[in-house]
Amino acid sequence: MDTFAGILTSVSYRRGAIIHASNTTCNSLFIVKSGILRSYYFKDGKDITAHFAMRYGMVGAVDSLLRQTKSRYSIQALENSEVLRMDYGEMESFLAKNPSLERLARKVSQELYLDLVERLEGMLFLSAKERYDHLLNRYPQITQYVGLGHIASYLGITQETLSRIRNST
Amino acid sequence: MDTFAGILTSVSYRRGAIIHASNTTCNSLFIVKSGILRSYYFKDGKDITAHFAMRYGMVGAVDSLLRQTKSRYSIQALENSEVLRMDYGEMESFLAKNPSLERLARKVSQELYLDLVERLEGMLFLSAKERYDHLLNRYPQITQYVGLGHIASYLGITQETLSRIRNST
DNA sequence: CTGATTTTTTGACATTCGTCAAAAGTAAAG
DNA sequence: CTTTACTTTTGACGAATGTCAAAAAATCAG
Repeated sequence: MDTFAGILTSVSYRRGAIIHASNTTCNSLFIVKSGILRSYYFKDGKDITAHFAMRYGMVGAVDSLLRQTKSRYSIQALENSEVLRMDYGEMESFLAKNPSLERLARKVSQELYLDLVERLEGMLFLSAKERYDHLLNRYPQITQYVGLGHIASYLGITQETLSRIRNST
Repeated sequence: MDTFAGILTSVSYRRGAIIHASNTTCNSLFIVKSGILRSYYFKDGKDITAHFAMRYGMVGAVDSLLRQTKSRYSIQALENSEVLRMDYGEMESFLAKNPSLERLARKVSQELYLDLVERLEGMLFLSAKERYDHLLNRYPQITQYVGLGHIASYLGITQETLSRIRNST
């Protein structure tokens, strides 16, 4: 964090604020200091949450960042949030000037990859309830801040199913 | 490929050969010149295919490579295959000597990430049949070389379901 | 507070896919 | 060939989750 301090900007967002709107290129990566952000997109008219980020978590419009295209994703603050913004272009030139940090950047990218592998395996082997329990385990307070619908779409189930899961304990 | 030629070794494997056995650390990354490899693991006693790699594709025991732990994954040749092996330790020191290549390595890692995002979305939104059609679309000849069971576990469905999907066109 | 809006819950029913068991088909070994 | 092992198909049934509709509960604005 300190190493990258020079290219990090502090920003505050209000609950509900749209930090990045889909269909535009997004050059920033966001690191959450406090609050909650989510990235989401629309699939057949439905709002699908792709990712949640809480304290020390990162979010970005991955497709746009990595391929420099317009993004399918939007990013939104679900609570009032303190966020560090890193411009991806600045990051690239910062890394170019400090090649020793490239290794770190790669390691981060690889860790994110392994996280995704885990999420994919969850989809392959776990029931809706088990996936929900895992999520609660990882983010115990998530239900206090995030609506049922957002959680359900993240887990790949309907709101109704999640409601039933929750009330059958 | 040429850039890394110095640390790539050509190897041949016979159909059915186990290239890497699970529960051991795997220091190699494999790039397929011809043939097919798969990585797989056991989940509740069932053989689950995690990944297929055909021409120019890569496989590795990702968990072991990236975290230097014993791997859950095994790697197997499904056909006689010509493979390039890259030792991960050599790769790391090669990159350390040629920091300008770190950027490339990071880009590769990021592309693999986006591939996984796509696969995850498949699990979230596509029916078993749609996932099968996507796979066929990407690897039209896969059915000629890979057994039904391996394909089914890769898609996250049972062999029986895949058999029905296939015979209902 | 109070009415309006949004979110969550509940119900009835449909669909997809899994499970278990057995039959049919294919490949491998003697 | 022919026997044996493995792979794929088929059938009957059940479980998990989706869909649509409406009721209940919570939240928000005035």
